[in-house]
Amino acid sequence: MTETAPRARRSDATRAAILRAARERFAADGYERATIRAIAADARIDPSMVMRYYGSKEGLFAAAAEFDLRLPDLAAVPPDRLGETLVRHFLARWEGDETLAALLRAASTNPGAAERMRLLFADQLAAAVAGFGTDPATTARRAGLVASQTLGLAFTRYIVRLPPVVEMAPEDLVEWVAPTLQRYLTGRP
Amino acid sequence: MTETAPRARRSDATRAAILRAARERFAADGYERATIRAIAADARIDPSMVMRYYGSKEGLFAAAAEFDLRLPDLAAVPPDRLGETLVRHFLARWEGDETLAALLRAASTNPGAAERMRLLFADQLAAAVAGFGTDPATTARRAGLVASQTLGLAFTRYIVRLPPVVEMAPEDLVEWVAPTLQRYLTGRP
DNA sequence: TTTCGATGTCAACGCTTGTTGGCCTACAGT
DNA sequence: ACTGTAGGCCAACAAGCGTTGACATCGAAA
Repeated sequence: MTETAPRARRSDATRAAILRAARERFAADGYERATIRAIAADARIDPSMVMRYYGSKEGLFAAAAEFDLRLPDLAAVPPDRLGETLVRHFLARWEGDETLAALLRAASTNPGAAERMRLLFADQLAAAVAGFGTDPATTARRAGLVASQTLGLAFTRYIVRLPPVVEMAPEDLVEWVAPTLQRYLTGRP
Repeated sequence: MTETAPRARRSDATRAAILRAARERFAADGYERATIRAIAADARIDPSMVMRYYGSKEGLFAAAAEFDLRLPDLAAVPPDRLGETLVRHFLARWEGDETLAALLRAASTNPGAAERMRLLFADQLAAAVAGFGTDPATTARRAGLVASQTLGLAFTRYIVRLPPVVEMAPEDLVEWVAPTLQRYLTGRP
């Protein structure tokens, strides 16, 4: 049989440097202000290399915005701590990886990024919500409500940077927001 | 005394057409993709007129993003219906005027627009929250939490357009989101 | 009727953008 | 030692951008 994992190419370091610089720029500046030239400069290579490895700016963004929410299995969480678990997880995920911030910023202006955001929350979040056994007829709606509060928190804290939201400690945020998600997940209309 | 209200200029119709087109474009495309040329074409005038009347693209945006939330006096609202009142008001305001959508989209990528968003919520929302007599030490934080849910709702419904959030009827949204805001406003940590 | 400022058009500027193709260089296989 | 190929750089392209200044036209005041 042929080797399934292609052996490391000499250019892998460059590819990774480009991707890292791209995520930083997309997260800080959004899709249109993050120029290929600036990204290439950050990665200390020529702009044409970006084209060679990722085809186009859109291709680069698609690669840079690849993301897995790594949501925990909600069926294994005590039913009354679903909200708390989710907020904690999201906060940790946002703070530790700027990919989500890049995606969020870009989703405001770039149709492709918005589509990606929809897929991310439709596939991963809705799937996780469906996983703990609620009425299938309401899961999509519950997931949407959770998304509205979650993305709103990210938007005000990491994008617009509203001072009171930025200054709140993660634990305080958990305390306030967890009951909201809990009700969206398990409450009745 | 001199006349305080300058009499209508002949160009007022043009100015208004530019502003209307600008709001549409900024709301639909964001700051950088909304070009002066496209706005001028929508308003059926020459791009140079935009410069003459608004100085620069930034000046045009500043004029187009002028906005008053028109928040009601919360002191006159029954204390147990604060959340409901706010959601209803916000939904009506979002749906009726695309200025807020323009500001929201632009705030993701344009630093000036983000600053404007901060001012809007610091001045108008925090002021309204302070107006119904809560502990002054917690008003900023409560307003921030309200902003996180409110902007998150707007972001998912009007910008990213997550299907489940788009499809929910305003009344259903009120029913779900009102208790959240109510707790952020009057609940204890 | 003349005049003059306000209103509007036209063509061009300098700059930045994504993208392309040619060329040089280094290294792995023979 | 030779050669082919992958990695990398350079210079340039066409297109689009915000912005500018010169010129035409209209409408009201003199």
